Amino acid sequence: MLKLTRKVEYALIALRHMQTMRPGKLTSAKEIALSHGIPLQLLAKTLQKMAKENIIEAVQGPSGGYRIASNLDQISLKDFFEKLEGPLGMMDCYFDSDCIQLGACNIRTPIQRINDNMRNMFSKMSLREVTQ
Amino acid sequence: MLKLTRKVEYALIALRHMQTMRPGKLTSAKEIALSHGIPLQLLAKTLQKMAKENIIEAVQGPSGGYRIASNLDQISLKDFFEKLEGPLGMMDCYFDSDCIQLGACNIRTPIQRINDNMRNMFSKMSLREVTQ
DNA sequence: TCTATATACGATAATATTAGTCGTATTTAT
DNA sequence: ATAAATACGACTAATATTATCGTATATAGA
Repeated sequence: MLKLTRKVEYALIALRHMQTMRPGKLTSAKEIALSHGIPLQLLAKTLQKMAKENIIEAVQGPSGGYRIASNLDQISLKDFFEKLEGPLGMMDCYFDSDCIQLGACNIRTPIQRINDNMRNMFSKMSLREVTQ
Repeated sequence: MLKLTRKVEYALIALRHMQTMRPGKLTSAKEIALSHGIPLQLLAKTLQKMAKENIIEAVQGPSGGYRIASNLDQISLKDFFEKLEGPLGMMDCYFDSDCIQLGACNIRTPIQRINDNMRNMFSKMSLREVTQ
């Protein structure tokens, strides 16, 4: 419950790895995968997602790779999570709403309170703050 | 990602239901299950767990049932989650520690920061605050 | 004391989610 | 050309969650 997924875990590992590089220098997925013992293909997908979301920049071809493309100060953890995994909510009520409960549901408000607090907290934490 | 489980969802529904009762009056698992269209057996287990954790009180036999047994002001959401589902953490690092990464892991600190913030936030929210 | 109705709980089945793999296409430095 | 890198859809495997089953125990009430 309330655990990060591997996708996010690998993304954080990759960002930390890239942060140790000389600014602007490229790092390949292979290099990160090998040095941290994580599955290349899966890491690659995560890197591609981050590239698509402009968190990092991808350069193709041999001697290509990835590098940090944005100011991590300006990306909140909430945005980061949502970019990687879609809306960050503790219950489905608000996203797909074919809930069986309909009128009988008495916890929409409680759930909303919890969600709001979660989102608020992760909005206030920046990606740099966490990865630095 | 970061979603509550049904166990917690059903627990909240049950607590809300009991809060509408006259104080001290018992409610059966069946009554709650029927009026909210949720699986009886699963709800029963959740109620049993809450009873074991002294959040609610169980009375056996026919005309038995459950009622709120504690001051919900004094139970934090963190305690509530952990009572129902064990330690509340976003990664396994700290609980089972047969992580493959060993020395290569570069995200223990980041994860810890995220966890600390989560735990801190849920420590500050009371169960009453959420269910009232 | 018998019966009906409630909680208690371990074991197992069904389902959903997450994690990981495979195959192939595309880009580009050498 | 070719080798090494990213890009990406489809598929499989593993794991976790959700739900059910079967049975035991407690007890109010006839």
